[in-house]
Amino acid sequence: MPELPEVETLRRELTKAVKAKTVKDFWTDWPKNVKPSASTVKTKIKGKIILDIRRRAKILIIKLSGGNFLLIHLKLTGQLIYQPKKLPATSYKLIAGGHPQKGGLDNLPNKFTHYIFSFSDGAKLFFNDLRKFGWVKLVSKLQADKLVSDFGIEPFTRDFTLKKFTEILQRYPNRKIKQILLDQTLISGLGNIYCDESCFAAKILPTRIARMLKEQEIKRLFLVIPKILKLAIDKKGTSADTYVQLDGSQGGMIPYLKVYGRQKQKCKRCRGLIHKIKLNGRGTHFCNSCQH
DNA sequence: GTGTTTGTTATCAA
DNA sequence: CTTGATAACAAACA
Repeated sequence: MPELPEVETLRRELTKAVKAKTVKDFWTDWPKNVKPSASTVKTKIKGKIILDIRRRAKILIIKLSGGNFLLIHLKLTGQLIYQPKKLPATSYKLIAGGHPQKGGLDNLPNKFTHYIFSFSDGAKLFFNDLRKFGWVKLVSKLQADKLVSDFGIEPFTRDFTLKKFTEILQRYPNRKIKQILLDQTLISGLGNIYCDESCFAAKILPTRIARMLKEQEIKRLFLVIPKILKLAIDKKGTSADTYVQLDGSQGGMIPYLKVYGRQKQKCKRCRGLIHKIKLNGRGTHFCNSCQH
């Protein structure tokens, strides 16, 4: 699922692909998740130039000429796939049955394509979403600024300090550590994969209560979070589910995952067994031999 | 037909 | 105010 590294990978690729391009049109067959409305978005982004693309937490913020911002959230199963130039008309037939994981440029749009942005040079950006939880929003600068301030600390900014990280844990002393890491209003960008991976790297069980963590453990966790996210960005993200890069290819992070999706396998660090449990309704992976 | 998968928000309970 | 539990959203897969 798209978390910080996946969204950041897409942001970088998207910047290279569409910055300075002019939006020609917008299409959707799922207007429910387009705000304020599909027709408003269509009308208001036509002819606008992509000035910049930023990211806040797991949201892409596309700055358009004219002062508005286009926000995209991929939620669980969203894909953004970019097609540089026009293919023969026959390639645009709606093709049913293609598994979204297969991605690819040659069979788009497919049955999971719910939004298409087209550009004046003929390029297209496909937003596919198997579960249809993802959304598109057009907002003013004021609304975009509010969104930015509503989220917690970004792990790659100066704001992410050991002091602030410690304060967060102290503010919610009775929460399990994973629950704090997952809370986007406290720390932004971590989802299920990188929470579990961060806890493993810090040798801390995700079930630990925040107030019980020792100073050294908090520090280990603090240091390991940006490290893991950086590695995941270097590898262009984790394609565990439907996530693919902007060109439709898979991310390369899976071989570097230590616990996520490795239940019943041997721990890469201590040869213990990786367990999977439910924690606050989430699948949670850990090694109970070397995480404490 | 059932359980599983998960980001986010809403709602209700203690 | 904190926390936990549950549902909702939607759809595929085993």
